[in-house]
Amino acid sequence: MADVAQLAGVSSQTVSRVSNGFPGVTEDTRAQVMAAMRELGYRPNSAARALRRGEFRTLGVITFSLSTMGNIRTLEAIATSAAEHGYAVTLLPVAVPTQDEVNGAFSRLGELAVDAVIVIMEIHLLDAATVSLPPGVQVVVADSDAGDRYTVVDTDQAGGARDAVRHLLDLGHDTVWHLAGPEGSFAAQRRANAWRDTLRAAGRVTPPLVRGDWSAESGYRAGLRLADDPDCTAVFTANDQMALGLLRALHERGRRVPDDVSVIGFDDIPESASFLPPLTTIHQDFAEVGRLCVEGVLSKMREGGAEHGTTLVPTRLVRRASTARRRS
Amino acid sequence: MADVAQLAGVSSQTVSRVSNGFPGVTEDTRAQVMAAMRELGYRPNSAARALRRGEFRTLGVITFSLSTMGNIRTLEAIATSAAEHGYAVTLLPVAVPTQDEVNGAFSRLGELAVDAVIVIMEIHLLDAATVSLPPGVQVVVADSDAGDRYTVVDTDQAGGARDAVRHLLDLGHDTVWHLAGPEGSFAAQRRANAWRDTLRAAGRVTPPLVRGDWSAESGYRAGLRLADDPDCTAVFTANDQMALGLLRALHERGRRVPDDVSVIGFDDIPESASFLPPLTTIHQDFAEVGRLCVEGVLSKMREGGAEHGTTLVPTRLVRRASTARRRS
DNA sequence: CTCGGCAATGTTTACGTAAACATCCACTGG
DNA sequence: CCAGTGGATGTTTACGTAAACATTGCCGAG
Repeated sequence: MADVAQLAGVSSQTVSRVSNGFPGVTEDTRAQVMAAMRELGYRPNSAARALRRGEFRTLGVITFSLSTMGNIRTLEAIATSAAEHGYAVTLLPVAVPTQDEVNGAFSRLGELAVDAVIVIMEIHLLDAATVSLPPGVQVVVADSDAGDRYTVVDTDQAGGARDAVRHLLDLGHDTVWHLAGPEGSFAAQRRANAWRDTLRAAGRVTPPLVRGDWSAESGYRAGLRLADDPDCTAVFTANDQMALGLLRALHERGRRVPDDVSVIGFDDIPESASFLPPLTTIHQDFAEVGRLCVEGVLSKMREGGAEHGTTLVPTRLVRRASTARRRS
Repeated sequence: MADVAQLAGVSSQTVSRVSNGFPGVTEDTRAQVMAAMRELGYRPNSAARALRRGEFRTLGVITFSLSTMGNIRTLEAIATSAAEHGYAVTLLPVAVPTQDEVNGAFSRLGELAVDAVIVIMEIHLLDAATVSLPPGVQVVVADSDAGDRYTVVDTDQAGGARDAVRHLLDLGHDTVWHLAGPEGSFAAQRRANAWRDTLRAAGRVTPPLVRGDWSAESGYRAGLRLADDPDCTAVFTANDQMALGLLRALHERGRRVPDDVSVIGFDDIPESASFLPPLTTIHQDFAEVGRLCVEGVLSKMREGGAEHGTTLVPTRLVRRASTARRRS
């Protein structure tokens, strides 16, 4: 910076003003400084900048393995949205979802070059970890369920699940089976709860819940069991991958979709339109979730907001060929 | 830091030594300092650290949309591997893959808190962008083809494509059709080239190349055309998503897989084992690619290496139910 | 003409850390 | 018993920036 100042014949402070776009600099001097910067290939040093300003212009994102489509899309949206606000995004991967690992990630946070944090993960492990959060670091949690402890942005999972179940009931099915996600997942839990509540509200019997682990393979295994039950004419799977496995199992067992069994998924991954048959599913707007996470955390930083709440992003039913009126 | 020093009754330098795990500090003083740090909730300021040390312990990852599975897995592996080396990972999303955007990302890089860069993207746009790279920032490119201009880590795409084609030829098919990725993609290009070369080396006729855009939907459209050609008994698709769409099209047109047509994909995404039928495909070890990217860039930083080269990660044929001996 | 006021620019300083150098002290070998 | 040695710790300084304050010079009102 000093070199630039010298070359431009001004003080370093003026260089700083130019580099930050401050007013109160003549057009002439500004041009001079710009020229000098270009000539010397000057780049502001972000470490010094951060030190001086006390902020990094960086958001940290804590996430487990990026294996689920939802997390990935959310992350992508966060990165894009953060960039629009002039913020960079730093990834803080938590290898193993154990309490220790989460605590570790949270405490490492303190010495990380990060102004605020967005957490994309099931909240279970967060409960005990809250203590070690460095003060002054705002947090927003995506895809979770702890509105009273954290600021949360999430898709309206309950609403989506309700729509899915109602869609099948409207098609004349007596009841709807549910292939749920793993027990540890809050998202799975909320979808399962909404499924149960909706059936109950409609006065239908609730079939036993079948559990998978989000993977297509687990959907396949569950499907093999469901295929043998002639009463099962409609299945709501907690994500599209499991629906894929389910479709394969039903096909292998000679149960036609949607003629014999209707299947509805959750997520609307791009591939689901090409399943056999194309999958009716609940679309989630992850881009919106990511955007809201960033804006939420930035506004919390500005206003130092301490109050928590939950923002829900609506879902949308995407009707394709895997669901049909019951024929029996 | 000064507060900690005072509380522990030592100098700030000693605190620094403890906080960095340097030798030459008595066990007693170390314990004292640690206690003081804990009591005051001291966290080293990474901005000051970076300023003093001249490095950020952070890797930048430039990437287009995280829409392809490969990029995501690579990114994940990079994040994990970087964490193991004590490095954080900052995401630099490039929204639109235009030359301007890429140039912009590269020049923004200079003022970003990043010691080195890993680029995950098609190399086309990199060529003209190289100029604006700040000096001293090492670059490794994943999934690309510019071994002479950059250090590259990639899966052995040519080898994988060759294995795929040979597998189908070994099953007795006269020739193999290819559903390629988009024209702009180097990965697509290399797979297509290897397909052509392998056919030629085996003395087979080369059917016209069919182009998709990686999406399942494009695979479906291509499949509708291929299904009508009775000569087409074996298809090598450049990724698994397009294979999914292809399978649907073939199914709709009454062409059985693998009885009438054998299909082999590329990537081995988790879902491919649950396709109808389960997809034979070429497995890529993205985790290894990510790991090698990180280690490559770190070693270049240490040694200031200027020489470029390409590291290839081998692929593996995963045989499932979508390929079979030709019956005609 | 003179002085207040304001816009443009310069000077000083502090941000938190760690390298380089300085100091202190206990112990060893001659 | 003393110089020498080396380990433990303290002191000084600089990293690059931007806030706070100081200075300059110009303009217009009185």
